[in-house]
Amino acid sequence: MIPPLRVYNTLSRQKEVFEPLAPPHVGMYVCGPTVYSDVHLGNVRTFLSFDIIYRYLKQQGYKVRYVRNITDVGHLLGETNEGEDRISQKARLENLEPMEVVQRYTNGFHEVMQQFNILPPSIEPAATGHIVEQIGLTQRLLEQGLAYEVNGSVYFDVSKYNQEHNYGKLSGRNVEELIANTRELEGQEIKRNPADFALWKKAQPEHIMRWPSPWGPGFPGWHLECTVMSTKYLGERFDIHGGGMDLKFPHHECEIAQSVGSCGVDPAKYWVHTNMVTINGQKMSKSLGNSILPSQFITGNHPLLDQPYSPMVLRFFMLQSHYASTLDISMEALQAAKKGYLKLMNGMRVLRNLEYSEQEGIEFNEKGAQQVKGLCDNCYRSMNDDFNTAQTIGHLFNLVKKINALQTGQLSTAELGREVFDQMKQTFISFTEEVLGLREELDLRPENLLEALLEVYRQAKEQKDYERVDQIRASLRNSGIVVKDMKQGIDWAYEE
RNA sequence: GGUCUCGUGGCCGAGUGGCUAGGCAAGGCUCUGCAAAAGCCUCUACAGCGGUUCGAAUCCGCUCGAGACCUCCA
Repeated sequence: MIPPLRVYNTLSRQKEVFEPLAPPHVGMYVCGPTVYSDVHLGNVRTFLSFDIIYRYLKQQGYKVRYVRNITDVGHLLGETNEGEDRISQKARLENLEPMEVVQRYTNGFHEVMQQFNILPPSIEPAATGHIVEQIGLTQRLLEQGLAYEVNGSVYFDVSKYNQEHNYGKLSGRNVEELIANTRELEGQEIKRNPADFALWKKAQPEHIMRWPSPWGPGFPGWHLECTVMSTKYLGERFDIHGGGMDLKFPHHECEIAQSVGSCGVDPAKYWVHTNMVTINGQKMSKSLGNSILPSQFITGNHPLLDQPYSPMVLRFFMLQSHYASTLDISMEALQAAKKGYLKLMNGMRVLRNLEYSEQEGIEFNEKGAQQVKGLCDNCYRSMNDDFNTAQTIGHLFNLVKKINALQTGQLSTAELGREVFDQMKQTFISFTEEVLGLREELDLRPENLLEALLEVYRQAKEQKDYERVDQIRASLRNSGIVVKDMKQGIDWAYEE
């Protein structure tokens, strides 16, 4: 009835039926952030997209091991050989120990993930925790003759690799073209070929982050960590490897080359790439300086924002488009998303309180029941079609209409029948909360509610409605709160 | 310059060779002490030009436009 889950695989450039290598287990590796600065909304979208995949696979009964790394070394800045490591640079600029930089932004990243209700991965390994393995992999590639050492640095020999394998198959380019189109850059002479990439870099004397190695003190190249950590925790071959589109080349291409080169195995069966968040039609990126931070959305404190937007509104907003499409931010779209999100949450609240009941004179309506059942099935259908959250949300809204009609009595549960009613309730809640990860974020400050209640108390007192006064006191006492009715005014305190 | 993606109604955004996406906005109706909520209905589409087809927004070609990657970026 419902077609099987299909996933768009960048390798084949088409949707493929999802068949794990060793069901019910699924191994998924996602390239995490480089923790040298705050994550912006574009970063969040990627991790949100994989959060959805993770959640849906789990809902489908798979046992998922989800590995998402933290890049805390090796990510070079600039184009030249002498380019500085991002973490190092930040540490120097802020006068911090590199690991302080790493810790600060890792904490910040985790906080944002939590705000957006993005589940933590099963394993979150850091590059600096796997230096030994990275040196090991570099050695193996040297032994295979696929790498060469120059002056304390080790490079991957792309053209050598390409003699037997296909460097560029993921991102769809060929090595000759790559070489022909590479600009001449300062400091690249020591590489045999401009397309070669660093496995291990010699640390300059002033470089703070350094580890001993067979080639002298240095630090690992960026691409190495993902190969090492995915292999270590998921095996040489695993199911899904993901990341942002902008990592396709060179990062993921290099990963494939490292894996195939060292152990002869293509690391991932399915490559999944998420698209970019744009603002005014242009990619949001740290280097372009047009990024908006989650904290700025939440406070509304940014020149481009007209008002604050909460994490759940943003989560909903992002889920209203497909992960492989670019998503443009505009105030109109955000406001529409805000209302839509609230509509969905209202539906959820109504549904939670709905119970099935037979009613005199109301008959089962086969057609209506089938329609609701169809909407439920459609949720699975849409998610099975390459995790199409946008379409799923559309179906949920159709269900909201039914839910609201049930609440106002325009529709009766008896018309749906118990089976369909239960299915609707189960499906709606499961998809909204578990799969889409949307939750209410009602900010009912206890203080505000108490104030309102004490105001009623005040008025009751004035009107000498002592029955009501006692009632309010009693109900507050149930919550561990006593009313302090003093000459100076009315206040409350925790009951001691 | 090379490679690739995209161009859907007032806005956002799915989608498929023929069957209502959905949200927001606008208009109308029902319900309602008032108001709100809710339900129902309506409106404006598939960049342009050709081609394939019984039929294309969906496939192919060209044109125009936008973007991404090719160098760090999720």
